[in-house]
Amino acid sequence: MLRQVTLEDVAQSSGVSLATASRALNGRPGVRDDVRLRVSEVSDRLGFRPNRAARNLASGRSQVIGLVIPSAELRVDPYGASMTHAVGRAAAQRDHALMLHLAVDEPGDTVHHILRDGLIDGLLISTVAFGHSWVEELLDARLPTILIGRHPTRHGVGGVDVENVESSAAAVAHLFDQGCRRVATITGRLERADARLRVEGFRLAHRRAGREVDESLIVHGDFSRESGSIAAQRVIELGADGVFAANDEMAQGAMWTFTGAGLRVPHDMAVIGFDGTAFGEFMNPTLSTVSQPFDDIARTAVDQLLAGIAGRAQVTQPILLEPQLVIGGSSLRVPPAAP
Amino acid sequence: MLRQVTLEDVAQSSGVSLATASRALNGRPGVRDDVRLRVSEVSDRLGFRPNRAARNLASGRSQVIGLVIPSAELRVDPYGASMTHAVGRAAAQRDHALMLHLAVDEPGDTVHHILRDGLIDGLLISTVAFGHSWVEELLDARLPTILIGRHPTRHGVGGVDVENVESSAAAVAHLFDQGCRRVATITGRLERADARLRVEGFRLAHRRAGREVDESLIVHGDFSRESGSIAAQRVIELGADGVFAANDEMAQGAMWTFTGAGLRVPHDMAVIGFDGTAFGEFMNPTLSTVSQPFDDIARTAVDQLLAGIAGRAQVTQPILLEPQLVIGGSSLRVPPAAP
DNA sequence: TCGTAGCATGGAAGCGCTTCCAGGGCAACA
DNA sequence: TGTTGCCCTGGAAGCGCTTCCATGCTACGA
Repeated sequence: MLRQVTLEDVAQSSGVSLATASRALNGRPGVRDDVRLRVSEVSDRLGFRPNRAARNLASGRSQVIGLVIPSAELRVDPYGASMTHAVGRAAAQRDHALMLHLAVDEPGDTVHHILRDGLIDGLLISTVAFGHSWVEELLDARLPTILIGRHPTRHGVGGVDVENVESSAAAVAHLFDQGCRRVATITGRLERADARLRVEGFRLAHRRAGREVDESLIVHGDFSRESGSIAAQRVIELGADGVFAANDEMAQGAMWTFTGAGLRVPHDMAVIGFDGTAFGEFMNPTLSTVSQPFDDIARTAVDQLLAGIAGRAQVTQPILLEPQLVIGGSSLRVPPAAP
Repeated sequence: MLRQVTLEDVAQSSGVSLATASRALNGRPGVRDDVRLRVSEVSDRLGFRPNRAARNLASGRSQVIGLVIPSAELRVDPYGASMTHAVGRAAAQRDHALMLHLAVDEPGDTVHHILRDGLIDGLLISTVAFGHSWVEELLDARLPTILIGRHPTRHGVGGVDVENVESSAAAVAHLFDQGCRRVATITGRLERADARLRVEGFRLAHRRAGREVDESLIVHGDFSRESGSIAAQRVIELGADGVFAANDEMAQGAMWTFTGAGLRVPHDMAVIGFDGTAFGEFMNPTLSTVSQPFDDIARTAVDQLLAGIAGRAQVTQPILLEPQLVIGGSSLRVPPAAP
């Protein structure tokens, strides 16, 4: 361990008391500027590193936040990885460390671990975890919590989410713009709020365009690539010429099926996904998608959580952030007009 | 917070001292069995949850281990996600929490964060991080550390790795068995030891089969899907009819290119990858691969690390684990003989 | 000149746990 | 019965930090 210099060393070398040294280094008021400067110089010179455990014990704060994410999701869905990445960075920027809680499906155990350690100041729970029973237990615990994504039933818990309806509608409208006459959608697991809202956007786009929604064009998937691939078969049978998938994974699975069936993307079948995970960029053609602002979401969520931890007012309505329509080759039939 | 019951409460309710209660609950010797039982019952009844910060401060142990993984990798490469998942589970099984350190490319900062907090007992560093300068700094810090994957230059640091040479050779031999006459390989970044070892396996298989290695068939990639896709073009030009990619990502990128070029996989071009990340299963045809034993690797690494933390002897040679050849449709030309 | 407010500072009490050390009780032995 | 030694137990000292509270000092107005 690199730990040897304590606050006491700093205090002695600076010729001040422990209390003053602590105040000086933590930016608390009531320390003369020259003293503060001196202490901070000595601290740097000695290479002082406060011991988090001690600070935690004394102050009741650990400067660590937890992220709950089902481990299976982390492994197979790039959404989880992207979000973890973004949250990690956002936390680091706020000088907080990130503790990862891979929610395994052993209810008592997980919650037990998370709460027991008393090591985290607050918790972020990812949308993909909703539906698991232990989420309820966590929400009942008196620990500052922010949801990433919307919980289907719990209201009044602070959260951050992406705007789903309008952005989905924009994606579908884009397919209309590209000349699609019959657009299908592949949904996610409808227990999840985001999946439902994206279907709503699909309907909205039709209404706005004055088109009838053919209910049979709403094909059910479960967010997995495999389900997208299977659903795509049905989309072909239905004679659609464009499809909006509720996430990129399913879009990719669908494209696979389309290509395998000899359809040309985008000419025979235009495809657009949702999420904007990095994978779409490496596809051929590149995948059009509704790109989530992962960094914004993570930063907002972390800030909200820190506010809650500090006891400051916390919104209870989910904060909605705007995703961005990213057009790739999978949906672009009409070349953009030359300037 | 759910924290209210302290060890003192437990001690009082059990009619023993703090010291005895602590010993009883921690399984330390020198406590009569009936006392130990009583204390543990009271503890359960009261719902006692030890405060980790206090324990950490008093004992110098936090029961938290860190995992360093470049955040970019976590986002784009399923290997990182798979490993994170496996390590998280392994740590949980050993009653340790996992702190995620997303190594950003700001050297001082990252190291600073990791060491400063004094919150972790030890560190696992993922192979994908090698090559970053701060890895050196970390290795110089006196913190128990285990490498996952082999470091190209540092020896004497404990580590766990997959056996690369023989398993790669087996993969290439499998392609020979399937009737491939001209097998290429797409390499990873050769700064990384695993990339080099996999090439070595490629050569070994040729030697064993009594075949000459055509050096031009060693095509360079960088582990990314994109590079695999580009390299595949070259593989086609070289007239190969089989290819061993150093990871699944590149294999996938390559298959994309092959399919796009009208080649049938596996008949015109047999493909096998390395890693066994979950993605291959959803591919069509499913991807043959050398599957890493993620769970074994993680468990071994965690155990090694805990041994090091406890001051017990630690191996300094990397422990090698055997991967498993998983044959999918991307390389299987000859149907297995009927029983 | 004195009184007082206000700021800077230091002393000291914890935060909840582990662990060293001393002591008491008991069994086994002389 | 006295002694030795072992086992179990409790007291108490920290681990390194934050923070309450008291104190001393300066500067200002009366």
